[in-house]
Amino acid sequence: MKHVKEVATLTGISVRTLHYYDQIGLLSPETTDNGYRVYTEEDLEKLQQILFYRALDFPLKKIKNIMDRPDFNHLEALYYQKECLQQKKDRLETIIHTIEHTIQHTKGEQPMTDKEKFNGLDFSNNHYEQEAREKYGEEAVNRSSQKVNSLSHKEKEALNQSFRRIYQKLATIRHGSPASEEAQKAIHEWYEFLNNNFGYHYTLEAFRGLGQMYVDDPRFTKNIDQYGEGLALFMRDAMNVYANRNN
Amino acid sequence: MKHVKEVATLTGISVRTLHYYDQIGLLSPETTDNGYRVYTEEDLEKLQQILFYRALDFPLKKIKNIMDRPDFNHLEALYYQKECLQQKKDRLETIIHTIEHTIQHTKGEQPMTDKEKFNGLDFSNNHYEQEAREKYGEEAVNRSSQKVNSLSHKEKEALNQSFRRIYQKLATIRHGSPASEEAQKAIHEWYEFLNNNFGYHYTLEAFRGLGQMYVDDPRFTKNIDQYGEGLALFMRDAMNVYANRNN
DNA sequence: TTAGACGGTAACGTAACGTAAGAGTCAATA
DNA sequence: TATTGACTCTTACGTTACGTTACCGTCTAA
Repeated sequence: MKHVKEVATLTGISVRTLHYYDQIGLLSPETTDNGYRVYTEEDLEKLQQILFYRALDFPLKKIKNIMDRPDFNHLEALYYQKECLQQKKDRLETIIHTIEHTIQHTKGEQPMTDKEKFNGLDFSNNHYEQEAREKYGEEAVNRSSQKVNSLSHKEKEALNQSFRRIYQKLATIRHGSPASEEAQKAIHEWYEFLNNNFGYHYTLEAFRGLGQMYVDDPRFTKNIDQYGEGLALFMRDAMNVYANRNN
Repeated sequence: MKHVKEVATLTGISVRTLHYYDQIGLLSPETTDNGYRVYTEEDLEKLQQILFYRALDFPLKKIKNIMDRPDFNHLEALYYQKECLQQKKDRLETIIHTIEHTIQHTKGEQPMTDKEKFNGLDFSNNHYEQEAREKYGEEAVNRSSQKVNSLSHKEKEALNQSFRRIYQKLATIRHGSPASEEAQKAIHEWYEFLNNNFGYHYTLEAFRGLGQMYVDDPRFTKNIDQYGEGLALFMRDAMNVYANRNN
């Protein structure tokens, strides 16, 4: 049971920050009768998690979302964080290389294109990719892939067929309106399919987010558009409408 | 000669950011008759520098201060930035270790103290480094940079030449004794130069402190040793002797 | 000549705290 | 017992580095 100051000096963050985290409900310790905050071991653990995420430049809101989820798993998170930090380290390495290259270039020893001059400095790329994934259900995706891996070959085949069937149906109608009855029926099927087969229930908001990811994450876009160009966009719109209507 | 959008896509930063950097005077390109910003190769180079500093989480004001200095040297900066990025990488490494340790601990395989739980997460480290610098000489530097900014390009050039001349002279004799007549004469020139050109009078004690900073602050060390390895150390000793003798 | 891509400024919004200000609490000490 | 100093609280305004929106001018290709 530690008071704010103690926690602050232990962790190197400010008292104000602890207050703030309490205020936004990110880390709300119990209080004693006199109103003083007291942090348990568990709170410290949670704070550690928060700081790991913050080291990855996650916005606090997202941290809160992640940690508020009922299926949040401490150990999983640690592994995930470690991997992300490795990636961040790699990015720094890239920047360092760019600097070295620039030094050579400045000394006149090496040519350098404009593009090369900004290698690794692009924040948006890496950021969005990770954010989109985490925000919109990476955990669900991970979980689902685990589940899928435990199936037999036959069962996998059946699942794949269902996937294809739904995608193909959507592809055939993708030039129409995403709000049409036809489209909404197909999307409903999609929603049911996801909820029934991967041990995870998508809320309508998560479903909407998933659709957004199809457009945001180029990997998903590419994947989906194999069934028909523009399908990812169409699905996002249709899923959006679906989420609105059934709300 | 590139327009904003082109620069934005090239570097991965937003148009708004470029506007903002112009607004605060951090990166102000020329404009055409219709008011459009056009970025030269030189501007791109400067932007690259800015992004390197930003990768180190330097606040923009400080970046501006650094780059506005009359003795700002592109190459020196690159070396410095590289070193800092290495340090940042090391800090990430420390955090990764902490996570690994925590994983062991969570699995019950290892004990872990509270302090260990927050290893590497302390931001203040980086802070101190920068703060120290402010304490020593940034004030004087600020004052000087204001003065310097009011000079013409030619005058700035002359100033830079003087800088280089003195440094080079000291570099040639840096293997001798810092108390030699030759060394003391050069240091005297240095002392006069500083006092005459930056609207700020160094007391002998401040001058001695300045010398110490050359050794204490890796930034200055790096900067100075560019003219010859060990020059910073030599200058500190010589400045120390100078302060003692003229006291 | 008109649409669409791109340019500009102005102005308000946001995130994550920093920084007082004013007041209560607690433990040690005079 | 009174005081002091370190600590606590809440409230509230300030700051940085942009994002976002609105509204308008410019340029180029069809």
